[in-house]
Amino acid sequence: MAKVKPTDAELQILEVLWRLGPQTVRQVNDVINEEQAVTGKQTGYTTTLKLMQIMTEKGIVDRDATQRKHIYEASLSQEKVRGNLLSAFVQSTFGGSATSLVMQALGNHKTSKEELKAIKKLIADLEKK
Amino acid sequence: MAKVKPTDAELQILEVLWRLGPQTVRQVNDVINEEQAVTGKQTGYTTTLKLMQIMTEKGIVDRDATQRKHIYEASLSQEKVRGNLLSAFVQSTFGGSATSLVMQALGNHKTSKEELKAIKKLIADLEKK
DNA sequence: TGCATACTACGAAAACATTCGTATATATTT
DNA sequence: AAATATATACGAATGTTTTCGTAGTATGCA
Repeated sequence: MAKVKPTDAELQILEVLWRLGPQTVRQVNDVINEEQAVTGKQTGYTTTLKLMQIMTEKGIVDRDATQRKHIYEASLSQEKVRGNLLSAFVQSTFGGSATSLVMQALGNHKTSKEELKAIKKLIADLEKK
Repeated sequence: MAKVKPTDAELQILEVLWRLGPQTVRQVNDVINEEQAVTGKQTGYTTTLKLMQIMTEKGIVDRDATQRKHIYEASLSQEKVRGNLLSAFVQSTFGGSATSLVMQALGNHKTSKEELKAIKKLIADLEKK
């Protein structure tokens, strides 16, 4: 399972599965439409179904099909997938320099004192070894 | 010029324009094929031309068409575009948390002492104000 | 039982991105 | 001046992702 790179729509579904655990298509679709209610965008049930079927083929999710309502579950951790996407993004947009990305991320977004503290702690840990 | 989100192929072209300054289609195409030589992939001239024409329509690049060989130039800074792409990425992949992204980026990729130092300096600056 | 409801499967349309062939025009070379 | 090389324009083929309609099947309830 080398390079898993879910598309945007797939990632949206994964987020739901990571947050709420194993779900049916109906549940996932409802959550997504709830989230999108603010923008007015809605996604049809069969659209979500189709995506989740594709994700099953790709091995991105696991499906329990013993019941009529199939239960889907993310097959990879959020950290793993985020890591894969991050690597690809660093490569394409920051020429492979994670440091450039970090610097710009810290510069652009306002980061709270607590968050900066957490980052500093992580850096201290990294420097230790 | 709110949300500029170049596609991968467009970004590749922008990288050339940022690095080498205003260029003709021919020059950009040559550079790209040079870069891709290692992987064996090559991109046809008219493909690059078409992309750059589309980018002109989108306002991503400016074109000087007074000469026969049109001269193209990025219309936005690398920082600006990177910032836009970064925002979208943080949103879609890290639920809007730039701190999560920074922590994972620092954790995943090995970062040199010098780089960590630069990041620490940036954090110190951020904390100052 | 029969009808409305809810589910999966799946082909295909729609939308978007990338690639290329061809027409046409302008320059360059011989 | 004619042949050759090199530009742009642009429609259309190809590829990928997202969306949806329809068919078939199971479930629940009047």
